[in-house]
Amino acid sequence: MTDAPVVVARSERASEIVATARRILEDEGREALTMRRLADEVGMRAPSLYKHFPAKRHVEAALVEDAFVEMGEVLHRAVRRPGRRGPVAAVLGRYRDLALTNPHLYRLATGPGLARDLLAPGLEEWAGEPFFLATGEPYLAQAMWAFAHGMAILEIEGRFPAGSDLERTWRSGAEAFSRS
Amino acid sequence: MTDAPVVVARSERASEIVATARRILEDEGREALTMRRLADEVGMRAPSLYKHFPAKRHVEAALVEDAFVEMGEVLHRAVRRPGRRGPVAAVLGRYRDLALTNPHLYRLATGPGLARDLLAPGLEEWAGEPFFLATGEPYLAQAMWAFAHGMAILEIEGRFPAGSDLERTWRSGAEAFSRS
DNA sequence: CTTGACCGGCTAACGGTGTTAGCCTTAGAG
DNA sequence: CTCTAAGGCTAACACCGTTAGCCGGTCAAG
Repeated sequence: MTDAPVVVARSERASEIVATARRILEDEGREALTMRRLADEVGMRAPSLYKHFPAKRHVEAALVEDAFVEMGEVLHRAVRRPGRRGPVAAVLGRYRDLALTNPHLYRLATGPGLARDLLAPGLEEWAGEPFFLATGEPYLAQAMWAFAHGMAILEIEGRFPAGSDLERTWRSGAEAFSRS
Repeated sequence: MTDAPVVVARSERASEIVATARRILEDEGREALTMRRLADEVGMRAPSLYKHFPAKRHVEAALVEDAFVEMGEVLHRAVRRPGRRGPVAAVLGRYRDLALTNPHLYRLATGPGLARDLLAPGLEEWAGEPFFLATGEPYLAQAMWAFAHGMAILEIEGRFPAGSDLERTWRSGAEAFSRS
């Protein structure tokens, strides 16, 4: 397992801001995360936030960096100790858990409007590496990644018909990518 | 093939507004589509738009309705005349074309913040029906849909490493879902 | 022919957003 | 002791979706 790319350190106050932002995001979603609201929760006025982050995009990028680090750690662990269902099922299972546990964070990390150029270089690739390790083949790995992301986002957005047995759909996909 | 669900008719002026909105969206993306900008392009002031649509969400919903109708038509045609690569590959190929041809519209139609309750009932399901027709099995169909959406959105957002042979990745997924 | 209603435009304005300019206090280094 | 930088603050800007209220034209009913 490659090491996680280095994420730039944050000052104490900056960490506090990021932690608060994460709480707001996870509790109430992306639209609730405004600079004024965030400042309020931290105990300052909105313009003062700019003493710590040059723009809102940078706060969001910090949140997403944390998300990718956590995701990378979990997935790398899953592929290292896959259990008896095999590495593909293990990675997919963990991926789903992560997305559904923090749906707003997942959406932020994968959705549009994110300034990906602000992320630590190589971070996203490192977090996705377990897909390659699980399949051992780059094209199938990318396809499997797309499947996982598609399932996660469709499930989060509630776009599957009510009553769908998504557990089984995930299994169906896992089999399709295991056999290939 | 089931018939496409009925989409409510639009007045002449409303059609003009929707057409203009679509042009702005496709040319410059979702953020460029503001009520003031849209009104300007149509030749009126922003508040006058509300004589034709009760809110911006309704304009977006109209755009997305059109998108789903077009997508449904294309995909149903693909599954009816699949060609020699088989129905799965045919549907996936068309799906990709549609998404990449109008990426901003695709994002709007599948992204967050869309008021899905404003869409013609059954429209989205009808547009997705070809996935079921291609696989003949509901779980695999959902998995294949997730794969297609994941690929499309990751490709649009530019999240695959530069130089990826995505053609081959699509094929890899099509094979995985054809053999099952 | 007149009257009244509605349709569809307009201006002004409200509360919200991210963000900037500029001021001021405080802590710590030289 | 003085200077500087850090980190707060208020006021304000431009833009956003949206609402209130006015007004001219069209057209049907009396």
